[in-house]
Amino acid sequence: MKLSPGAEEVATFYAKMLDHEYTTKDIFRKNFFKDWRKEMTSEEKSKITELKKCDFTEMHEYFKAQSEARKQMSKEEKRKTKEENERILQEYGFCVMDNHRERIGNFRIEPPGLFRGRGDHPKMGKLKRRIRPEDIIINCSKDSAHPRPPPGTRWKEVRHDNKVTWLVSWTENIQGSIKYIMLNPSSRIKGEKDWQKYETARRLKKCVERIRAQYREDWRSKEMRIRQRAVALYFIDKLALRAGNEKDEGETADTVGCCSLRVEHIRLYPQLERQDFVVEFDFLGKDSIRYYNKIPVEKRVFKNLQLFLENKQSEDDLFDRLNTSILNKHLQELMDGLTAKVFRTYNASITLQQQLKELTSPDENIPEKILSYNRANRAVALLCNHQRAPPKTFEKSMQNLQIKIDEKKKQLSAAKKEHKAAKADARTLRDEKSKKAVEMKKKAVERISEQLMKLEVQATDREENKQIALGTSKLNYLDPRISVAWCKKWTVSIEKIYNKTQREKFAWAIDMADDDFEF
DNA sequence: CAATCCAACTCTGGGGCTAAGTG
DNA sequence: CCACTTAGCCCCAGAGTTGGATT
Repeated sequence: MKLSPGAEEVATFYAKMLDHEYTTKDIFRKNFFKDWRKEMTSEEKSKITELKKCDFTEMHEYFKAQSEARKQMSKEEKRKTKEENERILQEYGFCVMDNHRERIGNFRIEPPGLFRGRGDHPKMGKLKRRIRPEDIIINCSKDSAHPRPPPGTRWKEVRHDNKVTWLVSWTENIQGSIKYIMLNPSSRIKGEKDWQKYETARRLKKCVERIRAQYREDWRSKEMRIRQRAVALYFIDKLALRAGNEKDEGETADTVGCCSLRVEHIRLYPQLERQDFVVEFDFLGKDSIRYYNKIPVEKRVFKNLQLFLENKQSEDDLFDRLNTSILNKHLQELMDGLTAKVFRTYNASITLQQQLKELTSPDENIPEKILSYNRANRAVALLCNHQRAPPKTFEKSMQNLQIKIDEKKKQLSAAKKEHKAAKADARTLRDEKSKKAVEMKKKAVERISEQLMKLEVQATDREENKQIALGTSKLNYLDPRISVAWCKKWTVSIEKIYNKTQREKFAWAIDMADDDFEF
């Protein structure tokens, strides 16, 4: 069926996703179909009444062929597109802020498509509208030459607000929230903010014992709200839970953080696996990532939790007298700038520092040192519950690595044999030439066993990383100065720990930290 | 025959993207 | 409501590998 341009475009959004699990979900299909119909002409509307009768495979094949063709481009064509992308980056990817040319983070407007909410999102599949010049607010200095709207159109507004950092904003149509174009993490303004964040966490380090003593005291308060606040803070501190703001029901996936935990998210075991007072957590957190943990707690915490649960239904709030703004107000009084998320930053960074101290040993070689670093990083990722879906190719790539290891082992034993033979030769011949041969063979054995060791370390690292994402903590929670200091202390080059982008983001820390930096 | 080169292929790290949090 | 940080997924450039040709 030949579609009108509007309806056709929306259909292609769906056709492109045919391989994706989304298109099997009822909500996704229902939302898509409803929004698709809005784009149809009245003839189309009367003809196309059921999604399950629509066959998108031809469109799907078309796009597959397109991407195949892109892959088959000649070297020359690839070079051309690369050059063109670079030109676009140079023209639109930078701005001048306070006389410095700075890289912009996301300088491309989000294209239209079908909304891909995470988890059980009630709005998945809805049409995400195309953004037009009339939707765009430009924010720049009064005297700056800002980009002009395309001919015949105008911006929604051009304003000059120097109290905010964004350059462009627009309102998206799914949640009605505002989207921004801001600077790259390597920019001065982001770097300073980042530095500040870690300095706040370091100030918490100085008073965290006092705060802990305080909330432990508050577990015995005669006021319910204070007990709830104290138990929640204990969880945030001990388990690095997120604050847990309220969310509008029905508009978003049902996920929770600490303050929004419900009765159904915890179970209490006076005894479990020979431990006393165990709390079992099972809930969906940010991005609908499951948090599952069983931890023994102090008796007082346990008794309090029993009290909070009294006479409640499973869908009732665990902390009914608490929310994030109450908690943060309290924290603000304990320390200037203290909020719930500072605990996550603090606990992540201090854990990295401790783990690095514990795991790094002077007699490790460089690959082993890096394994130790990654293990320290992993401890943090575990604490913060940074998970990932095991890569689709995980099993295969593990197998490949194992094959390499086996081959290397064979190579090694062959090399060892040759070395032995050469030594025997040298004993009988006793000439310079055979002595040299022994040296050569010895070198070969050493080289191969080092290669083997590297492969084995790599396999361990990869296996341990199967379901854990290190990137999030590395980028957002770990004071980079800890890593820089560690590199300097053990003469590991910084490139082994941070790639190019990360080095740009953490330039401030690389400049600043010496080998004796203490978080 | 070893060394070197190079094209073609494979695989993965990193960057882009944008949703979903916090305050 | 607004501005900002935090988050996982996806894709593909480019690094690494292979294998055959050439030196």
